[in-house]
Amino acid sequence: MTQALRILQEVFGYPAFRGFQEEVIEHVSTGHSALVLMPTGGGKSLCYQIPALLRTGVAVIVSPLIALMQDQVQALQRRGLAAAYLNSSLEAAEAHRIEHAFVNQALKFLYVAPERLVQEHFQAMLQSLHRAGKISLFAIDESHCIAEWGHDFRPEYRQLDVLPREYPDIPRIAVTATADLHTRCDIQELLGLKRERCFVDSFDRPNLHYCVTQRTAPMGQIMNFLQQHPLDSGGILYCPSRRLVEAVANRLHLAGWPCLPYHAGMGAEVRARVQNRFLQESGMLMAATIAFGMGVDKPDIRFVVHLATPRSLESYYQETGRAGRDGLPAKVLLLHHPEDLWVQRSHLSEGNHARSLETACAKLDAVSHFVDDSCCRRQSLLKYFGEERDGGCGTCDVCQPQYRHWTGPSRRHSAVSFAPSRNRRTVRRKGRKPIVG
DNA sequence: CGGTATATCCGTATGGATATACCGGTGCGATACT
Repeated sequence: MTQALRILQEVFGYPAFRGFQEEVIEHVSTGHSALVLMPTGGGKSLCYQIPALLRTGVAVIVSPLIALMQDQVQALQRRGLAAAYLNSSLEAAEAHRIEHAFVNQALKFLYVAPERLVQEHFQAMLQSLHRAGKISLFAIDESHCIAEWGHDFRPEYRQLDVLPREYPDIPRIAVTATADLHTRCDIQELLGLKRERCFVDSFDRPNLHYCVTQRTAPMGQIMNFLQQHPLDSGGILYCPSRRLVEAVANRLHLAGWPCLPYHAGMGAEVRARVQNRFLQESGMLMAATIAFGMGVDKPDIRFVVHLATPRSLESYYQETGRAGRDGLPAKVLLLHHPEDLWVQRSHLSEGNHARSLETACAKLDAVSHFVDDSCCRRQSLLKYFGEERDGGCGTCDVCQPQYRHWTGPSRRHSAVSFAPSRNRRTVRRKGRKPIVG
């Protein structure tokens, strides 16, 4: 029995490796770098956690969210492993204690955000550990953030090129569940992985049933969908703006559906409470912006509805991917409207670099093609991620036209306006309700 | 792909013409404050 397998069984409690986990672990443990694409729930974390245990020193894991760091560290600590995170949620004294443990090699795992990693103070600690030969590896979790966020939203992601530059001998492993060819290239370039191995699992989620349909009367369509599809454990409604999250949650609430709103304007405490309710209670609907989702691991979400066209097939894949993690059938519905795409396009030109602008446009074009195409949705989606497959899937609205009845017969008008909000300030000043009910 | 509010201009009281900005969503960490 290999040492990796023993760790898998004795420390993590799994009987056997899945997919190419073992191959990745072997590759990284022997000091090589890699990009790993594996669907959610495929056991990505083990691909760097086991090598970290097999190698000397401490593993530094770059993670995008404090909540993710907390989950992962908690899970490792429960298994008796020396894991910690450094971030702004810690009190000064606690942060000091962890820094001390880190530089004295009393940790096996340290989780940080990219913003922390590139700080001078943190780099100084890393350099001293590096000189002592005590960094086991760098793992970049959710590494698609390099491409998705690095160009405008969280620029420190672009500074992760410090890893191949300053620590070229330390293995780097970038993992993600979602990356199109362009994103992969971007990650590989920044992290110096161009000549390293790339492990790619299939992106197919066979238990997800797809339907794309025109948004004609959104609230009516949603209500029809809800009536036809018992909530069971829970469902997510992705809305394009905070305003619509509130509007949709209110409307559904008034109509007797247990629907919670979630967006980043809500304040940390409320958000945590709402998220916990959704995760723990059964039969809750969540109306949310894209703020909701990363790290949300509820296995039995039975459907994900998009009330507007997303800005890329990557986001769409990621957001719909939150349904049906238990492997049982789940439905994903996209209410598409051509206007959505030009709204997206009009938001682009501001402040983006030419190259990322071009990329963003290409991604929008791919979405546009996906919604208009008369090809099997699954085939179309998989093709976007570089997977060719023959024949229809049998579980999308193209293969099964009756899926279009998910939203029932269309009604004439919706009380919730989906037009982009223009000058909300003015609307408020005039005393008109921002939410039409 | 368009509509609204605000700023500026004119030139000296008032308001009309014209230009411009704005219109989406994600979080980290540091700082300034109660």
